[in-house]
Amino acid sequence: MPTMRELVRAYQAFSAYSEAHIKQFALTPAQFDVIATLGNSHAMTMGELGEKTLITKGTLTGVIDRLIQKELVFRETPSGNRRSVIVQLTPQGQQVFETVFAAHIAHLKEQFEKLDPSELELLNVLLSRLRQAFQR
Amino acid sequence: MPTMRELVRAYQAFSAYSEAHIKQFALTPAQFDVIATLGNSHAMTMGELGEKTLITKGTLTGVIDRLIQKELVFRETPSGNRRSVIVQLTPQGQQVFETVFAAHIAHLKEQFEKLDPSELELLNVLLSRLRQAFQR
DNA sequence: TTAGAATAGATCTAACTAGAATTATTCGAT
DNA sequence: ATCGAATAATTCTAGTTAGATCTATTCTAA
Repeated sequence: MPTMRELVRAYQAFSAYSEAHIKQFALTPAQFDVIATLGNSHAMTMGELGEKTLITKGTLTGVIDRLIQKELVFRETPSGNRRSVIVQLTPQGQQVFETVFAAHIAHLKEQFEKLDPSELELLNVLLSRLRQAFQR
Repeated sequence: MPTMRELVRAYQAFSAYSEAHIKQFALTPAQFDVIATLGNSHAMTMGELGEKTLITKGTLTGVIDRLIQKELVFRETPSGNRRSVIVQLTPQGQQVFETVFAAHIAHLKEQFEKLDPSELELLNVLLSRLRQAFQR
């Protein structure tokens, strides 16, 4: 299965490249995901945030704890439902989002653009088909 | 970057599918990697095993510890060089390899074969090009 | 209206991860 | 021959991961 091997390698190369860049901003991939998700949409509950970032609830609690230590987000209990918790970016967190997010996308784009648009389009279609095969 | 998104999703779907299967044999992905590597080649040092499985030395020590608890591998200090450690499959480990490895490849192949050979070949080439972009 | 079910998050456990520091051994150059 | 560098593995630290269990709160049906 040479294609299987190549899928794994391509993903590993991509994520190594991505993580090395994120690390320069003193963020872990999980922490970056949270900042990017909150920055690109809005404050949300732990459950919502977990769904969007694919981080499970148990893990997310720890990730948020560490982001609070860094003063990039804060927790707030909504008055209507005391079970849930809203996570929000602090002004500092918002600023980190603005600095880091665009820079990171640009950094990734730089490499993707080494392939030409028709190749990327084709790759996109084939990957989507492969994903569908594995999602049943 | 829809292709980036699709790369991540395809890989996630693949590895979720793969991990669910491995788990049925009471092995973690890292443990399976070690068993598969030793079974497909030969007994080797921690360093060699780390290179082949892409598991860093520090992590590998713990993975091997747990495989020893399960009596699937054992450590041996070669007389020539007391710094290094040779890791080998036990007869039990060899048997697990023989049972699990072929079954797992077949399980993965089942899904890959939903795409036709020309698509897989094309996907292989495109992924390889993408990987090369990220490896510089 | 109140007991039990459902929900939301936190906590706990076992495992993996990278990377840095440490220990033991071997090699190499003087 | 020996001292310092290089090598091999382990240990340590901080973080992530999934999944199970626990706690608090809210909802719902009798």
